[in-house]
Amino acid sequence: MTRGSYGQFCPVAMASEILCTRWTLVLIREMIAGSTRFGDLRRGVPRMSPTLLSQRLKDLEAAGIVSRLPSEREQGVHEYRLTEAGRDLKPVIEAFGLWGQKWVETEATLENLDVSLLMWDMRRNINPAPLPPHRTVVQFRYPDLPINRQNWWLIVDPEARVDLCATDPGFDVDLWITTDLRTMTAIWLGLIPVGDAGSRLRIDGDPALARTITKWMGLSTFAGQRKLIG
Amino acid sequence: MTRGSYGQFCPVAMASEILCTRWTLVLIREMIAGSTRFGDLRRGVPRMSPTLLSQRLKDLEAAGIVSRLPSEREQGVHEYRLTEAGRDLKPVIEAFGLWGQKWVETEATLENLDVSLLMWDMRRNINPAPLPPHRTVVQFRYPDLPINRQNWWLIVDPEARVDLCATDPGFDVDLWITTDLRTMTAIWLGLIPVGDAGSRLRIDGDPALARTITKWMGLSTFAGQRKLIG
DNA sequence: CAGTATCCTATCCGATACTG
DNA sequence: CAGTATCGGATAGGATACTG
Repeated sequence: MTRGSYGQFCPVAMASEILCTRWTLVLIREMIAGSTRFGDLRRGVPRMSPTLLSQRLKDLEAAGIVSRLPSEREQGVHEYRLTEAGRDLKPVIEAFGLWGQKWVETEATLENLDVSLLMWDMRRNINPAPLPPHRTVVQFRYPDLPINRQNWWLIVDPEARVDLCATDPGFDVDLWITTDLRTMTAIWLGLIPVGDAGSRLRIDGDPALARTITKWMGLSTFAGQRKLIG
Repeated sequence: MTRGSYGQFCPVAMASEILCTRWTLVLIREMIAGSTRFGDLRRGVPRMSPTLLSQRLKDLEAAGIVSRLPSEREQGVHEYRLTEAGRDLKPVIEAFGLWGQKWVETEATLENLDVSLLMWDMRRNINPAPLPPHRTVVQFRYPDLPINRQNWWLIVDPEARVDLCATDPGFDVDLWITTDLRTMTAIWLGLIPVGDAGSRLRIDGDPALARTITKWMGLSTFAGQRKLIG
């Protein structure tokens, strides 16, 4: 019997059998964050191979955590949605996140920089409410990155839909944010307040947008749980 | 790169890297429940090989979750204690337990019967307060089990220390509880109230003890979170 | 885009025996 | 009792290519 059950009736052990396999909690986190399609899930969990992603989704479906439905809009495509049992995992994910934010070495965390993941996360947490009622375009510039990953555009359209582009969409830019990936990630995680980044973060463009940045640029759910770094 | 990091700065991913390996959460649950010595940990996680247990304890020490100290009482023996970071995992364990209790199939859970684990758990949760001020001995009898696992004695001494024996300690017995392992486990998990077990559970002996059984016989932390079974 | 199929190896882990 | 040493096998999962 290799790799069998823990053989314990304890609910912690039973839950661990289902949840504590590689990638599983990260995938569930991504679903709780709102991704429902295979491609979106891949984007949120890019280092997971498609084979394994497919496998895990099947496992989770068998466990009653995910349901797989044909998409209402597109042919031959499915959507993966959390069942009630899946949604009930939110406290589990939150407990992990809080603990991770509090106790995992900052340095270890900041070894995992990933601009695409970061921008994808930021896109999700933009708060359009404080923005003007017309289209707003914010360009992020990371001069320290390879050319094809340096520029990102966040676009909030008048209907408050948020879009992310890695290629110039051609719109006029309202605000430029120029920084390095490590600084931006640390800000996102709540390790550095935007205002404390000093010369590592430059903001140019519309002064009104710049002034309200902390209002519309949402940070990680777990920001603000831990002592700040210098 | 097989089995490397998730490559994500997300605190959930960082925490998962540390916690979501086989046996780890079950081991931590055992430590939170109070076990500190290698032997006690083995008893609480009996299907884990000593090699792997030793390995995991080292991993957890490296992660700052466990500290290994020479025992104050005994030579050449160590105690494994949770650090503050380790104690902070209690909410994580609780979230797992609550979810497991609510969503894992009862039948799956009850396939993992283990009398030694159950009695060890019960021992931990006996509440001596309502018991008389002299030694109390409760004998559990499981006629459905192999002969050498049928009988267990819980002994609460006048100083309120609780002891568990699998061989007759020779004391007069105050109360006999005769049942089958599945029923007793279901009761422990809160799936059946003691009073509803009917003929599957027989109590003999001191009527006062029998009457107050729900007062002194503690159940699983997670009992009472889920709909009962028939 | 949404997945599947195949292959292959690193690594994890279970079993067992052994030592201070 | 408290751990360590060794070994072999299973398997998970990474890489890559492919299909509707």
